[in-house]
Amino acid sequence: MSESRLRFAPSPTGNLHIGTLRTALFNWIYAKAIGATLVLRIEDTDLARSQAEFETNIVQGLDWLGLTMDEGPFQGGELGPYRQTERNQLGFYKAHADRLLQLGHAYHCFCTEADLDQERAAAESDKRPYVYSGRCKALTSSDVQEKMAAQIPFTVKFSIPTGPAVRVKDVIRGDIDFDRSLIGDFVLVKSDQTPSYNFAVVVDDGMMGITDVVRGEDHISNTPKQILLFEALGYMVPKFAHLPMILGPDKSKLSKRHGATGVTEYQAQGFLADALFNYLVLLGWSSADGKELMTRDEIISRFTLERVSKSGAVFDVTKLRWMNGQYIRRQTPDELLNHVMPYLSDRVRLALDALGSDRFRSAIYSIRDNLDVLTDCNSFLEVYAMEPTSFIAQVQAYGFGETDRTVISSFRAHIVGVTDWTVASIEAAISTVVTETGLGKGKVFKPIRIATSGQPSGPHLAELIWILGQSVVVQRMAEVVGLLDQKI
RNA sequence: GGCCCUAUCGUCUAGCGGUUAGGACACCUGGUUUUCAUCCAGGCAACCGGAGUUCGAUUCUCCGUGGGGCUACCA
Repeated sequence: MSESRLRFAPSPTGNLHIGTLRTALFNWIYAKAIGATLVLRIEDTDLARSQAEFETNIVQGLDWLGLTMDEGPFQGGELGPYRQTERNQLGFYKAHADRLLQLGHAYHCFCTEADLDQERAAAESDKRPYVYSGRCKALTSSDVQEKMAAQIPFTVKFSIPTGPAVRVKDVIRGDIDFDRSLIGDFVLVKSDQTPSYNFAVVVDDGMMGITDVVRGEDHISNTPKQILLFEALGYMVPKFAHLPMILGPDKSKLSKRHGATGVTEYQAQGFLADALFNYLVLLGWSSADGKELMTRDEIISRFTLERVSKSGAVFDVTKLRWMNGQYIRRQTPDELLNHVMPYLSDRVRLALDALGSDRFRSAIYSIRDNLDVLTDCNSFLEVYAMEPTSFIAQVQAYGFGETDRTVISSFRAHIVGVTDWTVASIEAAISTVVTETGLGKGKVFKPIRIATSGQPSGPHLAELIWILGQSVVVQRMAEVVGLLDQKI
């Protein structure tokens, strides 16, 4: 039994994003791979930007992908609550801040934004790197009392202890050293008395017993600050693994301006959760045996952080679409039916309903090779939903020749007489037409396809005819023959 | 600007001193198929540059260059 504990800690300041989802995915897979407990923690300390609806969107997205959490705001757990605003109300951060204050690792800072801007500007004009001067550290306790009595807004800042470079031991990247003189005292508690990100993260990871932190590369430079805090607070420092970024086509960090980045959008476009899952794990990780199409279990059993790559990966929708098509083709008829159902237009849905449930399912299964995304289903299902008038128009638009006429009358004669309406007997009828007319297959199939479905391409012909149904086909053949007779 | 990460086909990647630098997507060609698609076969295509280390560097080191991230009382 492993004691490992991982966490996924999104902030509800926007809808679930592909990049965030990928972090969740890697945490989930790694947790499964090592038998760790996975915690969902909502980092909503940014009161201005956090919204409940975003939290809902995130949770639903995780749920869609099947990224189950072991502990979290909805599943509960011993070490909750799992929202930082709630934890703040319980005074967790205050208690930790007080402790640091007492230990002399933190101090009250009354600098205003203008003060800080001035320091920054001065540093810039001197061409030296900006770090907060730490001037408020010099304040005596009576100074502090005085200012607090005067209601001057303040923050609590962490006093960076002196010492050698801070070493981040990254599982993926190796050791990274940071010069602590460049870090500068930073805010622990904001003037509204809510914790800053770096503080809340450490308090929570410490309290929740997090042993492994797997997150995006954009957090590397936060890590030394957090390590110092873990140490000051007396918590065990977790292991760190920083995942490479997911990039847009222009290679910059994937963001809204790259178009569809919301997980909900991919769902709406008809991507399968399993396909997205599979595609995403391949962005920054590869299996040792080179296998790409893998089930979740296959991924979990092959997964190691050592095989995570270090450089950013461009999100390539084309390959995602291909992979989605692969997953679609592996579905059983019933699975495909269930997945396609929500994407059917009312018109197509109605037309298919008229076929009965058996042929409904077959109709959908018949177009599986054409689908990359589920939203494409309606256009391919159009053959089954053609209106009588547009059918006639299609037939008329096709210039039937003399041999076509022969083929159609022959086919009509055979199809009328079919007593057991099966794909096999339809195929037999078509072969009979081929031998009877002495024409090549191409000369036979094409006119039959047009005359039965009104379209030059579509599903396998006999299957298509079977799904259309004998009465419809017979009726259409009569219509087509009638049309051809008129022409002459 | 400072700090940090990073660098193999267009894209995702394998490689962990000696390989004809492999695979996947995309693309091109051919085959199968009644058509589109699927499927199968083949093809095109890459080690950022310069110094080192070494008998030998895609691989190790350093310096450039490119790309990215962070530099907030955002997370």
